[in-house]
Amino acid sequence: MNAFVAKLQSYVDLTAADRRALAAATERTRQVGPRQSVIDEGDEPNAVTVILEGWACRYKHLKDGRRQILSFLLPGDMCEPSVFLLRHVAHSMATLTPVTLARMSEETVRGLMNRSQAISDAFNYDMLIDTEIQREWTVSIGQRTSAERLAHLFCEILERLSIAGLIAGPEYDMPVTQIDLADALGMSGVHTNRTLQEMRRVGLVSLRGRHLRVHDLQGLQRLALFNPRYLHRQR
Amino acid sequence: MNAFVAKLQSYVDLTAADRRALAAATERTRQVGPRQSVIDEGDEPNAVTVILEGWACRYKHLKDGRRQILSFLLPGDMCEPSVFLLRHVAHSMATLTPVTLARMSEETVRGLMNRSQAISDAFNYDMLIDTEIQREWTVSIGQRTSAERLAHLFCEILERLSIAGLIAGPEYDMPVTQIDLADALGMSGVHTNRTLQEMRRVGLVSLRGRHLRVHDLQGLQRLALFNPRYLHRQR
DNA sequence: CGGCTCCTTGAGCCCAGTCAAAGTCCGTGG
DNA sequence: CCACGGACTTTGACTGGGCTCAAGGAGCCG
Repeated sequence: MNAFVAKLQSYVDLTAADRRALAAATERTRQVGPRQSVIDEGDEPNAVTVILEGWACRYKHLKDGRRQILSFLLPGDMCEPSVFLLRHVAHSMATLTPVTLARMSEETVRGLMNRSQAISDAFNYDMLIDTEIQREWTVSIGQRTSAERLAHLFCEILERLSIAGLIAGPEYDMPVTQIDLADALGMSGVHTNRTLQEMRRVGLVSLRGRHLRVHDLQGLQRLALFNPRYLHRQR
Repeated sequence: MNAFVAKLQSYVDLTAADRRALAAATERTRQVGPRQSVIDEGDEPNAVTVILEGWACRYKHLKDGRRQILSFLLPGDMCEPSVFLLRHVAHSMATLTPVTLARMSEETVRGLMNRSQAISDAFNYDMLIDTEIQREWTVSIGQRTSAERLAHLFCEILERLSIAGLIAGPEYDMPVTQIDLADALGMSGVHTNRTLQEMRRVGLVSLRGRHLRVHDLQGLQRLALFNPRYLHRQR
């Protein structure tokens, strides 16, 4: 069972047939190297993309070069399940690591949703959580200080990886540069660097060699004003 | 035909029967005064809320009192059509003006979506656009300067009101305080005030007595780096 | 007319941005 | 095995956009 089916299963009760149908729909995979574009702003969306392995991100570029990363996509994540309703997408997507992805055509997605209410619900649930995450990013960037923002992002990803069953302890590979972090959190690279050093100094987390270790989870969550309820972990 | 049906109709082709079903589902309305809470963080969502008249907003409070407004809800806007899948909501909603709203039960929504693929698509389309707006807010708060942010918000709402057929010219009532604006844009009230004055001074817009007048739409859009495509206006 | 709420203004400060240079790490090819 | 180059991280110095605190004005409603 791939990460995608596993995640959907954590949302709702899927029958064995549902799981088989989902697995079949994401059977044909494609390998993409790191730092490759997957979807470009303006593209016509003809398929729903699913990340099976690796990290990717959504982002937007402003004309003058400023970039905002909108979200990190982890194994099991999908783009909007009804994206094919749009004439064009308004943001881009690129890989961060080598990625294994699958694409489901509109026909496939509609077939899955018509066949099974549970699958339909699971897709909608996933979309809801994706939106919740986006809203929490708005809160972070709008209200949280730089240290709180970094802390919150680390907490979010820890929780998401944990929900997906991809990690056990309080550490994970975080395959992004400090500039990526900066562009995700709406701060400068230099300031991101200094804030990370400060968090390291006070013993909250250390991020070295693209690996994040959380030394004081409670302290990190307290600093971040992190409340995991918005991620709607089940059971 | 209420604002809600009108908006959905602008997304997809609805049959007369679809329109009647949607109108019937939003027939029973409720009046809510200005500055009233509609949904509180943690509530169990038992219905889909639709704004028929007036303005409302989504927001989140942090424990220490900081507030981030996540979006403004205009006539015709609805909350997430599949919100009833969640055990609890992670944000609050409150009115800004007197509001007429309708509530559709889970049963009603599922009935509508099962009955008509067009309605189902329209709901999903609306949710997609809601997410697009949220993403653009992330970009604004993360990357745009204070003047650009204000300009972008004014452009967004102008375009949304225009899409909904609620205005003709480049002006509209904007029933929010400067503090509300500040909390929406992640800036302080004082700085919002000064930035508004500067925009007035250079002749872009004037916001007085809760009424916004755009004096130089092109200039405003240029300043905002505004590209309306993310709102997916049809035809 | 009194008392809200909201808007406006001034002064001072600091968080975070920019610019620029140096240091570190790592993969590649000689 | 080492030298080189490129990408990324770290540091220092300086600047400035935007925040806070605080007080005064304006508008509105009972």
